[in-house]
Amino acid sequence: MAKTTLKSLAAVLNMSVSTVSKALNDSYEISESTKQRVKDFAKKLDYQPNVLAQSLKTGKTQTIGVILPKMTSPFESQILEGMQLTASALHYKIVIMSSMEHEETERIALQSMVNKAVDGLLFCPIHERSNVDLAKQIFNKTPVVIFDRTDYPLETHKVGVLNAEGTFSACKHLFEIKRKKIAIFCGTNQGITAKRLAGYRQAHQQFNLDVVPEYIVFCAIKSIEDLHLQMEQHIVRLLKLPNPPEAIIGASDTITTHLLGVLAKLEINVPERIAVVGFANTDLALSLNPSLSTIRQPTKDIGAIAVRKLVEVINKTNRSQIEWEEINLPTSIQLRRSTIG
Amino acid sequence: MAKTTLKSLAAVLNMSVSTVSKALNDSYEISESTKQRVKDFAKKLDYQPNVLAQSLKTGKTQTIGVILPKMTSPFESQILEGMQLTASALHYKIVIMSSMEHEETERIALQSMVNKAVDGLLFCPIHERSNVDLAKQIFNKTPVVIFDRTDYPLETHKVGVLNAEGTFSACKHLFEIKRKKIAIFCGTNQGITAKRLAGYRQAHQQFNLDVVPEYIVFCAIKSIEDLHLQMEQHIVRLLKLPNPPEAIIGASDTITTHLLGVLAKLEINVPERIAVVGFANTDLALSLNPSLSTIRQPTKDIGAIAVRKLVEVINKTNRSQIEWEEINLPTSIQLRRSTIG
DNA sequence: TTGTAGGCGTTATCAT
DNA sequence: ATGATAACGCCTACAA
Repeated sequence: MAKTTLKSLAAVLNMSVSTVSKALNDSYEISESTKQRVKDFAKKLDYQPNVLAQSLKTGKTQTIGVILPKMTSPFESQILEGMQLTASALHYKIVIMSSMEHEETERIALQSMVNKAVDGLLFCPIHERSNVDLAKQIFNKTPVVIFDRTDYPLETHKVGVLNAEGTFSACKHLFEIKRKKIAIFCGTNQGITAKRLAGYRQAHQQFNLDVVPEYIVFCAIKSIEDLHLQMEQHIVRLLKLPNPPEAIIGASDTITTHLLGVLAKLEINVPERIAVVGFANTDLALSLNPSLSTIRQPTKDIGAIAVRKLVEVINKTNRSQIEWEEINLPTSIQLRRSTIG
Repeated sequence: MAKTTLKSLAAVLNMSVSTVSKALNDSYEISESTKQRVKDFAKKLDYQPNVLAQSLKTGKTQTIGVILPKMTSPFESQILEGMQLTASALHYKIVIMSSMEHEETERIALQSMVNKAVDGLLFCPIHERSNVDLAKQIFNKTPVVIFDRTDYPLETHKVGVLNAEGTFSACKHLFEIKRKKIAIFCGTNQGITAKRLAGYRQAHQQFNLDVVPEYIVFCAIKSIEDLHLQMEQHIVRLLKLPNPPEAIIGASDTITTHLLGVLAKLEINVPERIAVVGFANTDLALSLNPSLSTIRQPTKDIGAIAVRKLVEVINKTNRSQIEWEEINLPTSIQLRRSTIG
């Protein structure tokens, strides 16, 4: 089953390679009759153009690469969905590589994206200092747009959300329902965490409330089991304080959703004893125990806008004087039983 | 910032292209000193081989393509993780394309995978008749392994799970805790659903219990909202039966997890009134309402084995006489409060 | 040890 | 309207 190429097609048809190529590409300089003949044969012999050769020649791959740290939560899946939808509308394909929160894996992924395998790159770095030099090198040759973790030292378009605003609204809501003592459970993702913490502080300031240092908790997410353990210990510790918190904000998707499991295990009533709200894009919020109040990120939009901005750059002939934008989309808050009983 | 190529490197170094190429590839026919000089310059000028050209020449891309219907649930993410881990151990990269449960998108994805853009393909079709002809064409030129939805008319390696066994154990467990009246909520994915239903029937037969036709429910999953609605109606209907069921088995991840939300909304006590168990690979089982008994699929293994079998085929020079295997891995059942109170 | 030349499968320019 | 030819960037016999 030798593969059909332009050459073999040309041989069978007794025509030159260039004629066949033009015919298949509907060139105006080819007669309808030959076009038809060529296309018929192409179909019959199952001709598939070799994209590698095509891209090598044209310098375009019509492919966008996506590198992101993980795709284990709905947050990432939803972003990817948004990207794919928009990309295919713009006639681009999407190829995805996960860095698995692992710097070396990320390096390999970035490497493989350079090399003109893609026309542009959508990149969510594992943290703000990972593979910066490599990213800059790539950026010299290939358009890059950073998404989600926008705290990354690369001067280009960035698409994320208003993180501080998210925690701010959560605090505001909790204050309004008379929960003034709010703990916050953070992951270690520095830039984003910092902003979400900032929103937490701002809210306290605005409502003239002191921030209790003990209420700010950091968890390293190595494994789910380990995370459960850490959170359990923190919760136990917090509840022993003279002034135990009446609410917990989860500063990341993973933390927020698993928080409920830990509280359930400790038999702590939510929201009676501890109200819970946090960043979470799961559509399982209704099935959770109890139904979970969430700060939602506009994931589809993040994906869509990231693609659009990237394609914009790809199509720009004069990349040198683009004004790089940082686009931060608003979050929304959905109240359910975990805060309002 | 003109890109460095072998040619430009050679020019700078006053050497021939082939010498530079060989030096960079550590050919034995090049002296250490020139190798060093070449590599130094390559690094200095930030030389990145053009993978397109490389692959075009060698016919190998060291890349495996993955096409799957969606990646919105942990089930898929976990499979992808398993694939990536194994692939990178075998020096392959993974590129992922989602068909989004959409036949046309799947076609495009398949098309783009043909064309020698990948050395092999891991394919989970959206259903058992989607793009079969195209898949066969591809299969003629590129190794393909089917995973998860193994009910697909392509003679090749297939990796999935023992679906019937999963529902069988679930029924058995429910029977043992004296829940003999079991409804089953199925998605529309035909092959897998059929097998899971078969397991349900087998269990009934083995325990000398009749299958009640009304207990077998099909839901089309168009959107989460719609699914909730459908399930709600079915549950209401079932509970009005003279012999209402005492348990529900969810025959797919989505159905199982969302089932809890619907039951919660209807204020039906789980497990007191209705016990729930079903296929689900979420690690949120503990945070659910109540904690969810699950039939777990060995997702990492599915991914790992699929990659291994595929690479096996890729490396086979004589593909014509491979004995195709269907590998079905056992599921495991994890009991939590949704069945045992 | 190094260089020359051909080709991978396309597309594009320029003749015919 | 069709064909010859070069080029994309790389690898690899084969020559020197």
